[in-house]
Amino acid sequence: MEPSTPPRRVTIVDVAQHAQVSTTAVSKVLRNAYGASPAMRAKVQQAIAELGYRPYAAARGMRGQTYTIGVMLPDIRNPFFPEIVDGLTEALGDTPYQVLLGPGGCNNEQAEVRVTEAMIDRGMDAMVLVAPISSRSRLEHVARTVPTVVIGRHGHSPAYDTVSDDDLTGAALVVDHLVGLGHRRIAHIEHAESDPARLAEMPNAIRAEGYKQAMRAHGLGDEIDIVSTTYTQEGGYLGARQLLDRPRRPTAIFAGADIVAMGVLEALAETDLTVPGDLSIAGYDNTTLAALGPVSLTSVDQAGRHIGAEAARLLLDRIDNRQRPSVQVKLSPTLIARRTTAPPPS
Amino acid sequence: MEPSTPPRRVTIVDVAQHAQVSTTAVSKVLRNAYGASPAMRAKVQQAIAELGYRPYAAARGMRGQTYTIGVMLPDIRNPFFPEIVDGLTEALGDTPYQVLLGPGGCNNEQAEVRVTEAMIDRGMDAMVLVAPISSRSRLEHVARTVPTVVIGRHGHSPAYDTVSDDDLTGAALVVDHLVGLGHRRIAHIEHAESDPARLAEMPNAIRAEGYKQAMRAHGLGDEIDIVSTTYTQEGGYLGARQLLDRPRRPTAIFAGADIVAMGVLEALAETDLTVPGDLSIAGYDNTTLAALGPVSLTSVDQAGRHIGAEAARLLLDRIDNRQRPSVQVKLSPTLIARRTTAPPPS
DNA sequence: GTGAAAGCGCTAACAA
DNA sequence: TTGTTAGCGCTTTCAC
Repeated sequence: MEPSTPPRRVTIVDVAQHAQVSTTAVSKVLRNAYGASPAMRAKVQQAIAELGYRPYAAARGMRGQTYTIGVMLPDIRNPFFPEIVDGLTEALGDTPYQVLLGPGGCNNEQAEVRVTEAMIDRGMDAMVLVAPISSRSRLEHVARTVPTVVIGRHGHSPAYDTVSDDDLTGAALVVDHLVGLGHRRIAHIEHAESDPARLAEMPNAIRAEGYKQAMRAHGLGDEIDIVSTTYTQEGGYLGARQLLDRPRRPTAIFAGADIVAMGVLEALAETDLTVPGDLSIAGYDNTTLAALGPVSLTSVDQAGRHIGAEAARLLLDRIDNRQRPSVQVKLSPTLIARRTTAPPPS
Repeated sequence: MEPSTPPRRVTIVDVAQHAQVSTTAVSKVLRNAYGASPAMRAKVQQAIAELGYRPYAAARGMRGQTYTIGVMLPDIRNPFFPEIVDGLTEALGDTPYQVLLGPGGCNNEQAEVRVTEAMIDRGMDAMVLVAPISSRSRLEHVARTVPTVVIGRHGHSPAYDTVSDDDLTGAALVVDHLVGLGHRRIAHIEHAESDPARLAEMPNAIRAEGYKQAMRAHGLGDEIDIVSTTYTQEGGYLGARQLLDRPRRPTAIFAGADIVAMGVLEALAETDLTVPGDLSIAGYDNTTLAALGPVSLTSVDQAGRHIGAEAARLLLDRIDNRQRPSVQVKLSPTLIARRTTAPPPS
């Protein structure tokens, strides 16, 4: 067939010739920059349209911007992330910026470094790091190189902006809900975090802390019961098995993430216990999983779209003003009660 | 803080000076190109390491390659896609190529064009289009510009390579399985496709065709019962409602995608019917959804990792040899039987 | 095997 | 307001 010669790309020079103006003029029109009369603009726009010209981002990147925003997703499988990406792309829809996603290996710090470096090498104008596990100094390194917004991680830095949900409140919402239903023996499955530096910043740790605080607030300090596994389906399964073996079984389990709740449900499917009759289950993130008919999991909604939109706003702002002080946006989660929570067995 | 001056990037000139060689030499080492002695290589490698040099992709792109592979995902929410991406990144792990994902709007042809154009503008060395809905001429346009592999779409073109599963066989696997269990009244929920050009190429259409062929092969041509909705949870819900209203209710439903099966299960949850006691359900794609404990859906596995790995192989090959004839890889799906299928009620 | 020099397509600094 | 010119960091001839 005809893949003979990939026809030479139309360049800014072609447009300039066609419109009988200088390349500078074309460049100015492209960037909506100062110094081009309406008449000139019109001429250039027309030439661009007629020739089907599209600026070559690599060349633009050599001098100015690439108009590309890099989003590092540590785990594309996490059903919470698409919401954030949607919010981002939607908010950037009217701008010339394009979002590209970098797949970081799941829970793999090495992979995270690889992807962020690769994105910096590719001249991203700004970066969004979604729930990164990298050390803070690593994040600051990225942020020093390119405007950066960190999503879903507590702990500030003057180097980057952050957008996160108030996980302390979110955990309290779950406990309040369960206590309101009459539960007292409410257990929690958390993601084990050994690194003390990370401990204070990762959402999982904050959720566990929120759970403890809320339990105490309800006078249930003695009932605090935490199992440490991981934020995976298997972690939920193993955690549930442990909890079910307790002499005094809990009447409700607050899983730190929806995917963990899935594992809990799986473990329960192997027993005679019913949900929510014998045991109430709540998750966190309100992922699409939770909304599935056969699952119908009570969960905490983080308003991912909103998070993404906020990140976009901060990004554009920071691109314009690299030196401004860093901003921390904290959003409020809401509880979505579904069919996995009910009053405890009497 | 110190975001005062993002320190100037180390360039190839710095490396050349440090190693006391020419920039050409450094470039050759970077690309493993011919014309650099082992001694020279060693010197340059050391300088690169000492200075922490990283090549700037935009600059490379101006003359040569950007070492970036663009993957267009029409719907990041589809839990089948991460498998493909994993297969791709894994297969490319030993190469200098980096995978970047472009989020195409769900089922939105306009968005698909936007993302692919954006990726071409950004100098991708090759593109992977996952289950694109764009017209064939559009795909060929992309492929003429940059080496392209199309995944999950039947129909060849000399312009691009394809990797897909044999959906005809996959559908037959489901029917065979259900017939083997004793079912005769097996219904199918398909994704409605109006565009006749697309009809022959989209997997959904092929699955429906495979269902029909398999039914006839079992002498069940008269039992063929297809409901046309969409490959969404809602589509499954509505499709199931229609099927449950039939005077002769089917004893099994073959949903064209896992997400459709979720909708079916949701519809059933509103009735007294049990799964699989009264009704067997099968999906397609063997997504993570299907494997979830509380779901445990019988499904067809497409070996996404394998698909991604094949795509990577074809891509690298095509980058080396732009003119070679196009290749079509077809993989065989397998059936994963779980707890939503059983013999029909007697 | 090695390096000098040209230039990829664009933007920024400057001059007109 | 407009155009001229000098690079950005790399790869690619093409001499040596």
